[in-house]
Amino acid sequence: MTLVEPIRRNRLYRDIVSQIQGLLDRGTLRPGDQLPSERQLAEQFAVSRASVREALRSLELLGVVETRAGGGTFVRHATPEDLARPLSALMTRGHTLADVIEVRGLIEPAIAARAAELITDGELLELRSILVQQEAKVAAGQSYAEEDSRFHELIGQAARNELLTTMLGVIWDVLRSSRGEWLQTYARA
Amino acid sequence: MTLVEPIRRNRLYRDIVSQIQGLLDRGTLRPGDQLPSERQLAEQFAVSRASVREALRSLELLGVVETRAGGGTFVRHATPEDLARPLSALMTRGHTLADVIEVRGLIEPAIAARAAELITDGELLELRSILVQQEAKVAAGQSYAEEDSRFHELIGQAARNELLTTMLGVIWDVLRSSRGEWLQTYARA
DNA sequence: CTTGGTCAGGTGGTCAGACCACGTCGGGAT
DNA sequence: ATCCCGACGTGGTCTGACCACCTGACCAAG
Repeated sequence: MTLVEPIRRNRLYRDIVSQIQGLLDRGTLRPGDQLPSERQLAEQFAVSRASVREALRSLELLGVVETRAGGGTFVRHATPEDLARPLSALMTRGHTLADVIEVRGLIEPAIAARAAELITDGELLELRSILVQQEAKVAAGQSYAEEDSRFHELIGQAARNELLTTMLGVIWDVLRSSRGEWLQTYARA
Repeated sequence: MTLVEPIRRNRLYRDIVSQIQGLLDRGTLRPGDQLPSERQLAEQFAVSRASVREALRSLELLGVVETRAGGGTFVRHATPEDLARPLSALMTRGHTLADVIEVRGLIEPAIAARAAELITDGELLELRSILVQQEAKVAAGQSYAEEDSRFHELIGQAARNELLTTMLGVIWDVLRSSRGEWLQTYARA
């Protein structure tokens, strides 16, 4: 039961971060744009350059912004991979494999269902061609990993939900690497 | 095909971050411990205090460390929420709200189902008591936000899958904040 | 005209030293 | 024993400076 709110002293760099993020959400700043120089920002925000820099470090860590020495600071284009890294950290740290597998059991069928609904004729054709190639490789005793990943990628594309697809990709990564650990741990016994 | 790799110059604060994280992994620094003061760190690393501070900002954002003005900087006990924070920041960018909502539609019922299966009698009792309190507050015209969050928390606990629960929490965060933006953007029209 | 070199201006990266506001803790005063 | 208060250490911020680097304009040689 909290009677009072803990007084959060505004740390300056926090304010700056949210103001800049505001510009981003509002579309005033768009991916690829160059931000004003640190000195200009410092002047506009009426703070020291050190505070601006701490704010920029935060934005950089969040993947919002990219800074090139001697060049400037730029708004990054968001990529699915940005989301994947923290997600994988979330899954590998302190969570049972069973939990991860359960989530997979949730997402995998959902993606398949969405894909089945939304897939186009063109994608369907490509899917068939991948399967044919894969069969050929199997028959020839070759590795078919490439076709496999292309297959999954296409399914994900057909499902039209990048977030879902990214999450499933992360789950596969986690499970694959953990299988590797298992083998490494117990195989030589 | 890239013939050469772009040379990435080491930024000092990066080095400092990884060195401190190394101390953490090696167990030299444990949760609850107080780090040396910024001035001491600056001297030991032979860098300026500004660089140390940028490193500490990064560690703070990663949830590794907590700093209290006038008090000191301390190693935090890791919580699932730490890993979730960067996730929610990323999810708001580059993904349609519809995608996020679709994922929620997937996870929410799954958690409810698992909770219904696994909930204990004790938890069930507590759930009832929360509902009673909530009704009372509703009748009295008071805010019932606290009961609401406690309710969801308990459901998550009953589902016995922390990963699922954490992910749902992230999604709620995203949706809540985006709703706030919507209101802020269109309410005054 | 193209190529290559030079140079100045702007940018981030880092530093040193200073002041402030705020916790902490111990030593009185009560 | 209790309470108050002030010194001390801490993070928070500012200032101004120097460096390394990128960029673009300019110019000379091919």
